[in-house]
Amino acid sequence: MGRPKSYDRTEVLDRAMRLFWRKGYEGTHLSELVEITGLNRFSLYNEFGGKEGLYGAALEHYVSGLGDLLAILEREPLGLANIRAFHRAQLVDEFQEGCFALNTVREKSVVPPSAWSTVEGFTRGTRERLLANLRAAARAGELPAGRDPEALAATLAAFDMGLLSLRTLGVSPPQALRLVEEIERLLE
Amino acid sequence: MGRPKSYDRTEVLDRAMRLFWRKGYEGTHLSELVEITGLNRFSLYNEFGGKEGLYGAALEHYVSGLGDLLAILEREPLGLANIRAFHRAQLVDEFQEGCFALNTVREKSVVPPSAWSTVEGFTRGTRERLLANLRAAARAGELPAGRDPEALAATLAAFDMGLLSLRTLGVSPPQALRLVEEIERLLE
DNA sequence: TGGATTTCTGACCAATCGTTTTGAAAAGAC
DNA sequence: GTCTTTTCAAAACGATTGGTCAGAAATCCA
Repeated sequence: MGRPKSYDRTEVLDRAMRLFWRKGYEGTHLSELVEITGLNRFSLYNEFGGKEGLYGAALEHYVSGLGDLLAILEREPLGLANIRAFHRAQLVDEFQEGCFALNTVREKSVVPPSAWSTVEGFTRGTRERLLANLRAAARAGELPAGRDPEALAATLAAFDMGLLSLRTLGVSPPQALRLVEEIERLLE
Repeated sequence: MGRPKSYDRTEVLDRAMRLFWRKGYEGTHLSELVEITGLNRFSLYNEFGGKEGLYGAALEHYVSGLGDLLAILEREPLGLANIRAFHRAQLVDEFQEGCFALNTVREKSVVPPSAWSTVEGFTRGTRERLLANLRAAARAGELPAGRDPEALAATLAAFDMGLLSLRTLGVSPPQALRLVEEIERLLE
């Protein structure tokens, strides 16, 4: 009962996410959020609890939106093919301006603490999935002997993070693919 | 003639740099800069031309402070030893909170344009130095046949950028060293 | 149709933002 | 010592910040 909401929560989160993604927490002003989401200040507070709450919700929306990407690392059978597919799936235009979660790392000392733990969970989850695929690859003999899956998983994760930064610096998807092919030599 | 300045420009830049480094451009407020540098608002404007000017100057101060690091890549003879030493020199505590230039990349749309070109120059310079060492290594037969120095240089640069992000996420120097050893398998 | 309930609109809030100004303080020049 | 020049300290600037609130508008239920 009562007056119905005139907005779609997911749509609002999506627009807010894109703005935070591009301009960061401090760099995004409430007036811009009001403008781009079409949501009035009152409802914004009612629904999300202010700028901090909206940032946290937008970040979780971002991370959950990467579910399809992470799902690649859970395809059976686990192994190197998953990792290769995962890398290539990151080369889409969507990440032209970097990664929202990584940007949050940069703003660590400014961002609401809950957002920080969202990022930690996301990065840990990604690394663990990479690791699971590497271990499966090692068991299957896909991986050269003597490789340490833990170090390898962290190394790949570091490369992925750096590649996202390079995208912001103007590296195109085809160029990025060449780097991906290069890093995959570690798996041969 | 006139009243002498009661501050040291380099000292002021150093303190401002550390604050911008940690909190970003938008996240750092003028009142904090005044407090931490000890410089009054008037002199801050007189010397640097405001917040934007101070950010640009602090970033250039940062980059020039990395001169010793980049000099490693210019040691004769050029080759893989330089690259290995360069990677290890990055594992110091100084980069516990990431890299100021890299943070500027993540704040691209908010940061003053002049700062942006400083970052581009720095990253290009680093990549070119890596490339020069890789080419020398290839000529000297240090590098396995069939490797593309250009792609390899960019790949190493991506890894370096990612590793700096991981440091912010709590990866310690010894852990980082293991990743460095792993990435160096690309050079074998 | 007339409450009850909820959202929306738009004005308003104190606080803070980056910036500017003003007058006193500190040095060299004469 | 006085003039000139420059910096310093602090108050004040308008604009904007994130956040709030009272009243109008829109829906459901009776």
